[in-house]
Amino acid sequence: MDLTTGETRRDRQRAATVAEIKAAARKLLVEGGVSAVGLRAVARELGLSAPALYRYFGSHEDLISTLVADLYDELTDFLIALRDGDPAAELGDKLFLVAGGLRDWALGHPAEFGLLFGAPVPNPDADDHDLTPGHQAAMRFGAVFKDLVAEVYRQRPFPHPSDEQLGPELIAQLCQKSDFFDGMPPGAVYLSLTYWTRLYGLICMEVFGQLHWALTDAGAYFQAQLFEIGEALGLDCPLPGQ
Amino acid sequence: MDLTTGETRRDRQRAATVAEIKAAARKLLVEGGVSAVGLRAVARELGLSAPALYRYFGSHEDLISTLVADLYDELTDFLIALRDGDPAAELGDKLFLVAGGLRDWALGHPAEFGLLFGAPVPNPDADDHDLTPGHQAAMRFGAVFKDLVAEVYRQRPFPHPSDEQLGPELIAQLCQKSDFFDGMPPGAVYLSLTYWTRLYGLICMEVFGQLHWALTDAGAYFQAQLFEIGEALGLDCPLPGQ
DNA sequence: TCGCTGAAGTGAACACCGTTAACAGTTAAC
DNA sequence: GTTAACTGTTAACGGTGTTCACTTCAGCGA
Repeated sequence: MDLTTGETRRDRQRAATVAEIKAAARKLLVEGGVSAVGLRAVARELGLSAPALYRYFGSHEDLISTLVADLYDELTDFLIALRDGDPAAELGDKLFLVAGGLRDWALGHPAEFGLLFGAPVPNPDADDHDLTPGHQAAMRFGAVFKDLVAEVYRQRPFPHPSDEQLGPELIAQLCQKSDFFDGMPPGAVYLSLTYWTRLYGLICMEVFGQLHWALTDAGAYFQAQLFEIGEALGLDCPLPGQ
Repeated sequence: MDLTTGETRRDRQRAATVAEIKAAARKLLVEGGVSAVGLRAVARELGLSAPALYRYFGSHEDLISTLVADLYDELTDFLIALRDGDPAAELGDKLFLVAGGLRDWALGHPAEFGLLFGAPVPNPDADDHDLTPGHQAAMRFGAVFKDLVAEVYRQRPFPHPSDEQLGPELIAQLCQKSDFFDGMPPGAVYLSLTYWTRLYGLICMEVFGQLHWALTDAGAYFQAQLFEIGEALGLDCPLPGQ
């Protein structure tokens, strides 16, 4: 049965068990935060003993890492679906759509967002060119925004700071990333970076409750900030007051 | 001896021990991150049994919380000293000075910064009007920036978005905080919030290594961003290119 | 100065954690 | 059909935060 693929019955069961483990880990993550997803708790969730999980994951950190990678992929797919949902939409609108989508996902999945973007252990290891699946997934996620901004610039180059305004040191660093940004000039790379920096900081602060002291509902503030950023990218924006 | 205060010899020794515990906790925090500051490790550091610490702190979480409060106070004092260091300095320059000071402190004390500003457990408790020492210390910290911006505005009101630009919903929320911001109009409160949001996000991203993929040394980028923010606050800024 | 009180510190113990080792049963492969 | 690999078990080790019963001793009032 199913001789087309080389996978045996055991392989299928194994894949199913791995999926079950991931699902249980995620359930615990959602219910109790990162600290709640422990090896014994996951095992308990599917009626296994803790050491059994070592047949599927090398360690507890391994489990968390693949969970991180999966969540990045899920978030990326969600954003891509949002971007490609209406092929006729303006590129600028897509930038707003995806930014709002990231915020919505973060607010709807605070525990997952906290695992992905919460303080990731200040690791002072110098040569940390992580090629871990998690890192790769994170790059794929970041590329959604990078590609979008680059495409916006290609379609209608937005005005950007001059080299003199930014200073030689910063320009040198930005030039190094120019090819990564489809050959955009350093000033445009700077604005792209600003877009990402502000968006990221904004969402982190809201999700992590760092804005509660000032705003009861940060939605309107988020829209206004997005409007500002879009303006900097030369986009004609939707009215901030809804 | 020392009858002026009501403190007995035992009280003094107790206070000394508490200070010793805090110092050991901080040392472990700096050396090994948050996870390294455990009850047994702290006790070991000063030749004590782990249960002995319960004479001084109600729990492990208690220890961490007071450590957080202490660090907030230390950071706040550092920023205040920076602000009041040159009484003849321009208010705008102080804003840059304090912002840069926060970044310097964060880069110089990554472990402490991570403990203070790292993802603080998405706590969905509704009425979480925390009056814990840590929360109060955090407010005192935030007040440094708030007061500075408010003073800048009082001295030379900066142009700010109009009510129509921000929309009624956001304006309503900002008006609620108007008295907290020394009676500043909502548009000015909005700009103050922007200043804080961008600064915070920027520093967090740099310290937590979220900028490594784009910039080898985020210092120049930080200066450029600070320049932008200062421009929005109507300040004549130092040249970004040093 | 004596005696009491309460604080400080101890070791043993509990329940939990991640992890390893030795072992048993089932399944796939030759 | 035999063998090897895979999947699961229990027992155990060292680690954690925490509680409890117990000792010791400094400091205070009488």
